[in-house]
Amino acid sequence: MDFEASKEKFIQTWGVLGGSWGINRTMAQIHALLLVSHVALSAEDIMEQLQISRGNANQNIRDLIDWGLVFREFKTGERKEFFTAEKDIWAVAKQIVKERRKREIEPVRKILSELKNTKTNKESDAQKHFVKMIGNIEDVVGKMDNSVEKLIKLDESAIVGTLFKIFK
Amino acid sequence: MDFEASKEKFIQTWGVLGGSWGINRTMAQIHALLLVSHVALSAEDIMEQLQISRGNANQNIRDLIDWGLVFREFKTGERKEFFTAEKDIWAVAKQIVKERRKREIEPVRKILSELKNTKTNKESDAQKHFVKMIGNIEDVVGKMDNSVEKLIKLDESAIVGTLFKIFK
DNA sequence: ATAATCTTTCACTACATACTGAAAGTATAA
DNA sequence: TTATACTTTCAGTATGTAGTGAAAGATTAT
Repeated sequence: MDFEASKEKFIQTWGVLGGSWGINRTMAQIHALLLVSHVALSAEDIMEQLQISRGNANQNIRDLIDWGLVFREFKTGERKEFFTAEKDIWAVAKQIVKERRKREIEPVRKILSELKNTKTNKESDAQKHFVKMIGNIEDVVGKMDNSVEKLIKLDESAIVGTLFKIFK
Repeated sequence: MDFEASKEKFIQTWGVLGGSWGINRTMAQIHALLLVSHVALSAEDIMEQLQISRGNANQNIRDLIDWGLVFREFKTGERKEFFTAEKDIWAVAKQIVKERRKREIEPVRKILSELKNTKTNKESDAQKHFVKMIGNIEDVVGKMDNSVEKLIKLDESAIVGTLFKIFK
């Protein structure tokens, strides 16, 4: 496989993976393109290389910036913006986990905690079971969430060290 | 909030969460309904309680069985099938991770490894950068995948113990 | 055999989400 | 201040995924 074909394949693969990780396909493709590019690219460059519209490029670049995965750059003498990707893959993974925790886990924990206030009939098997299940789920989700919270606070070398220690 | 309202809310919440975890909404709702039900339910029960069609119920129940999250049950004297959910939440989490690893991570690792065979021009900065990036990504993805693999081999008490040890 | 009960399939439809491109908005240069 | 270079917005459109319901398939009872 030659360079161009490999690059193309990588972009497509990263796109598919992103799709199943809460990052949409185009967003992940732009990120992939920037990851393997050794220089910053403009919106035009991205539109051309990925064959996407201006609106699409603009929206997804801004989403990537929101997620903390892409940064704006300016070149002296150039009017337009250029973009580069976060290239530390651990940082990328951490960032994604962090965002998803905020967007998904936190609201669920909030609701689970509300559900504990359900007025129940202590005589009903169905209701006793419900209360027990909600308790279990809250407990497990809470433990996972706490671990994740601590994990994303570690820096790269600490993550690798921690994973190594646990799973040696 | 009364019992019925709480149950409804839990099903909806679990459905939304599932949607962002590679499990579709209805699938997650059926799972939620079975989780909080203290008795096994039939397809009819599920259709009625979630207000969904027969085809939809059937398809998603079978997907849940494929994922190892729901089990078939038979009652003597009853012709139809009944269904129960895996109620150990750690087992549920492990099962989801296991499936997604198989469906998503493995194919990506395969492609990354292929991409290392890219014929490159050693003079080109762009190509040198590409090779380095692919190497980094493969390395990080590999380390994460290995950790995940080991995690899903642990049983419940070991998972809790491990998480506790790491993140105390 | 055939009737009754239940499960599975599948062509069609509905719905949510992503993408387009032209127009409006903004900032710098002449 | 007008022109130029760029960025953002948004209404309309396309696309993919999920859901429907009727019909076909299977299994057990009569």
